[in-house]
This record gives sequence, C-alpha cells and structure tokens, in this order.
Amino acid sequence: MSDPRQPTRRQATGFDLSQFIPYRLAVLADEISQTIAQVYVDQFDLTRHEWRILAWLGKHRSMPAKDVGRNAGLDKMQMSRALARLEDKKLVAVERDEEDRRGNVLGLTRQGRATYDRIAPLALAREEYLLSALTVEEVAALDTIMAKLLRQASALNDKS
Amino acid sequence: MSDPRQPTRRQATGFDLSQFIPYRLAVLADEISQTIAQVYVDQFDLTRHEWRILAWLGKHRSMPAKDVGRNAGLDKMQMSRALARLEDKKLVAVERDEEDRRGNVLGLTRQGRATYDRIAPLALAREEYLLSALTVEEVAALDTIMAKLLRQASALNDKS
DNA sequence: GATAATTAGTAACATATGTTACCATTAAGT
DNA sequence: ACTTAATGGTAACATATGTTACTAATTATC
Repeated sequence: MSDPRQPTRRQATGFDLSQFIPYRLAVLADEISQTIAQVYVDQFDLTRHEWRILAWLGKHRSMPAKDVGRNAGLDKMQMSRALARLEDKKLVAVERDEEDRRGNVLGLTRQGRATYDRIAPLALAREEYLLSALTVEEVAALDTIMAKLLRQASALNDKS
Repeated sequence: MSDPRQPTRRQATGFDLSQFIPYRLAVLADEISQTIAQVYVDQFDLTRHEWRILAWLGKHRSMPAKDVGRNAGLDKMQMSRALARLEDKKLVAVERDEEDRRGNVLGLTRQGRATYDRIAPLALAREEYLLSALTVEEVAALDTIMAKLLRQASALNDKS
C-alpha cells in the first residue's frame, strides 16, 4: 500500500496517452465494435444504431420506441432517424401508440425477425471468439470491472 | 470447466444486447470518454482529436505528423482537419518536413504547451477518480484484459 | 377545468465525418 | 534514368450527426 501523499507511479511519469485508460478503452471499444460491425454492416447493410434497435426488439418483442431507445443507448433523434431507415427496409413496423398517442410502438416484421435470427448467432460467435482470449476468471473480472467503472463514470457525468 | 459441446449459458439465453460485451464496452467507453471530454471540450474548447494530438505532443515533443497520427489513432484526414484547427488556435506549429518534403513536422507552441500543462493534470485526476472504484488487483486485471482483447480483435480485423 | 410544464417525436439547419479523387514527393523496378 | 508504384497530405463531395426549435399529446398545478 502506498502513501497517498506521494504521487502515484502513473502521475510520476507524466501524462502518457498510450497508457491513459480512457484512451485505451476508446481504442479497444472501437476495435471490438469493428469486429461486430463486419457482420451487420458488410453482410446486412445496417448501421450500428439500426442493429441495436433490431437486437433489442429481437429479444424483447413489441414495445414503445422510447423504451427501446433508452435500452439501446439511443437518444430520440437517433431513434427517429434509424427507425425511418428500418421502416424503409421493412425490418421494423412503427405504429402510433394508442396508449399514449405522442409515441410509437415498435415491432419486428417477419423479415426483421429473419434478419435478427441470422445476425445474432454470428455476433455471439464473434463475442465468443474475442472472449476466448481471456481466462474464465478474467471474463468474470471484466464483468465486475465494467459495471463498477460505468457506475463511477455515470455518477460523475450526471452531476453536471 | 464446462463441456465445450454444450451451448454456454450466454448462448443458451439467446442474444441479450444488455449483456453483450461489445455493446457494454461501447457504452462504457462512451461514458468514460464524456468524463474526460468535460475537461477538454467544456473548459478548453478542443475536440477529441485535437486533444489527442496535443496529448501526444505534450509528452513526445516534435515529430512527423504521420507518427503522431499513428500513435493517437487518427487517420491522415482526421489529422489534416484537426491540425488545421490547432494551427488556427496557435496551439501547434505545422511545418514542412525537410527530411521528407511530402510530410509535416509538428510541435507545440508555447501556448500549446501551456494548454497541455493545464489539461493533463485534470485528465489524470479524472482517471484516478474513475479507477478509485476498483481494487488494486482489478486495475491490474483491467490492464491485462484490455491488452488481450485488443490483440484478439485486431487480429480478427486485420485479416479482412 | 383552464393553463402551464413535460414528453415523444420530427424538421431544418449547422457541423462533423467518411470517401474518392487528386497533387506533390519519394521509393522501387526495369 | 525513366517509368511505375507507394506515401503524406488536401480538396470536394456525399453522408451522418448534433442542435435548436417546433408540433402534438399528456400530465401537473392552480
């Protein structure tokens, strides 16, 4: 255990971008994102946002657009645009919500479900492959670490 | 240890976006990115790309633009645009490289260094705060895990 | 129960980013 | 040495994304 009044090793060596966790995380997330994007972009001509909506609906069936957005990490404008394209491609059905007529209710079309059913296993296989670089313990640690960091970062961001 | 012929727990439960590591990593990286962006965007009016160039030059002094780009994860077009703005703001000096007259050599201006010197400690402090959510062992594990995943993903991406 | 405040969604504009093609310079092939 | 290929960089265009402001519907307040 180190004396908290002393600068840490990291601080002592100054600011090194290549060792900076936020930078490394961004680079890693990008690289991994690309790994999955090779499936839904190259093979199915979907954007990342479109794929996320499809992925959520694939598991959770019909629901209000705002809920999908919240769960897929998309704001209302991103939802609006992605949905317009998904409707064009006839993968998602968008209907006025009769419970709350401001909003929309989303559902997969038959074609949408078929597309989801084809992408999901490929995406999972890629994830499996990526995680196969880790030990079982490391996979478990990653889960914990991501949860803790997300909580910490969110707390910091929500304050302002 | 599980029988590899059996579907894993993850596969057995189908595709769940909220448990999908690439998705969770993207969300996490975004959230953490925002934490740091609050410093360089809100307080110093820099874009992420501009900040990365500044950060690299702050530690490594004068060097060819293409090397900065490679190390900061920016392609040549991203470099070109970010440098135009950094030059405008008089934070970076861009000069024709006399060794190889196709390229540019970059260096921080006095003002650029002053800006870097003000941002770096703030960025490091935020990183410290984020990592303070983890145990010492978890920080070490994170380092290993990120390295392994990056290698695995890069291998997959470079093939195609 | 009228009025104000909030919410889901979209339009329209500004800005940012990706893409293709090009210029200038250097390196390689013959 | 002359031609071809490769490299660093930028211009110009298309596309994508963020931002502000608006509409329509719902909820809260008095």
